[in-house]
Amino acid sequence: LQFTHCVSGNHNLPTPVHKYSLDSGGLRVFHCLSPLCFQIISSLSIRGAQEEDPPDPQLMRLDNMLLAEGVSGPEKGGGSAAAAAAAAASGGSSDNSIEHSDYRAKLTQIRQIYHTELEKYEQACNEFTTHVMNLLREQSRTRPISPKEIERMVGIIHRKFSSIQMQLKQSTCEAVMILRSRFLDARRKRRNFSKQATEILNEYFYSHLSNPYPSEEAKEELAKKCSITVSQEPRREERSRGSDCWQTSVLVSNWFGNKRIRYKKNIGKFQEEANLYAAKTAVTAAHAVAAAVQNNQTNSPTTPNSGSSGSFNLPNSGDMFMNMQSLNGDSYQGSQVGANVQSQVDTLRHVINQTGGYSDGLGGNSLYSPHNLNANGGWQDATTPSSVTSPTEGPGSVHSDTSN
DNA sequence: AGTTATGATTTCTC
DNA sequence: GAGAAATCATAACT
Repeated sequence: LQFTHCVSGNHNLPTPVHKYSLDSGGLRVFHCLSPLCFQIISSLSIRGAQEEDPPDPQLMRLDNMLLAEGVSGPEKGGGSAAAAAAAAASGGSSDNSIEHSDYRAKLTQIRQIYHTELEKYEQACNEFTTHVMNLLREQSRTRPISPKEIERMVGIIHRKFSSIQMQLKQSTCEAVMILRSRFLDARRKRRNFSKQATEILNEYFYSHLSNPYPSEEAKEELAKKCSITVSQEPRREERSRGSDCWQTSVLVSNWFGNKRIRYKKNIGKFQEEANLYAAKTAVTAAHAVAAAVQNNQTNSPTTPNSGSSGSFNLPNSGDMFMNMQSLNGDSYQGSQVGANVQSQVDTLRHVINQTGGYSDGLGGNSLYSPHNLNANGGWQDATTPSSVTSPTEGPGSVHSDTSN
């Protein structure tokens, strides 16, 4: 029995090229009723006998896997675990649902081949058994043949065929594994997020630079906003654990994990990007801040000085700056200005810092320069308001650091 | 073809 | 269990 895989070429899926050929005289016995058959059979028996005992763990493993992958087991669609999982995973994403349907199609193909072959083998086994029985019956005219001998023969034949079946199962398993790795291993098929998605994530990242750790809800929200869909089926271990917590937000987590580490590693490299996104949200922030301040205070809240306003290249930057100063001053702490506004202020401060406008005006707060990375290289816990007000480390301490 | 960017996974630590 | 860091593997770019 040969069962090889053709996996060459780009789009060639593991199409098992199978060739059914029982050599070593096995099949020829069908047409041969001579006593030679006995020789052949006994030669089979030597190998067959030493093969397996009924509860073969290897076979069980194969059977389990085939069942789990939906190759064996219930005949049609719905019962197929893998197909169902693939269908579920494909969710709303249009592009990878194509892949998944392709995957399912290929799986069905493998399944069909498997069943066809299995049937063939079973049939062959039966026919062969019948032949041997007939043969034995014939022989019984010339020599005494005990029922035990017959039983033994049948056993040998069945064992031989089941070992062939095992090979078939093994090959099928391999084919499925290859198929899986081709279609479902996201590492192999990495897809970049859409530009829009990256934008949204970056926006969040840079406007929460003081604490870029989105909550679970925030992650889901972001995932939704980015219309990130599952680009990958949950890996088997995860599924079997029955965890339904494998969600799109994991992708967001990955993104933030990567972003944090890469940002921290080379702040310089991300400077430009940071400015860009900070500036992007600045306008919105300015409006929000202005609105908030206006709501809180009807008279003018400004402390007009700071000659640095001229260096801002943002519209209304002077006003923004003044408002910010007020907001970050002690007098405004504990006011109704909410956390969201605070984060927007963060953004504004960032822009200002990055545009070099912090020369003297900003009360010595370097909240955004080497950013909120503490001495250990970790992000400071900015959930505590104190980190906003306290003038911590000196400005520019790591600004020029692009070395590592 | 070589390089860089980036999403995912693995390993380790707390 | 979450996150950092290292690493892998592929997409995208030069």
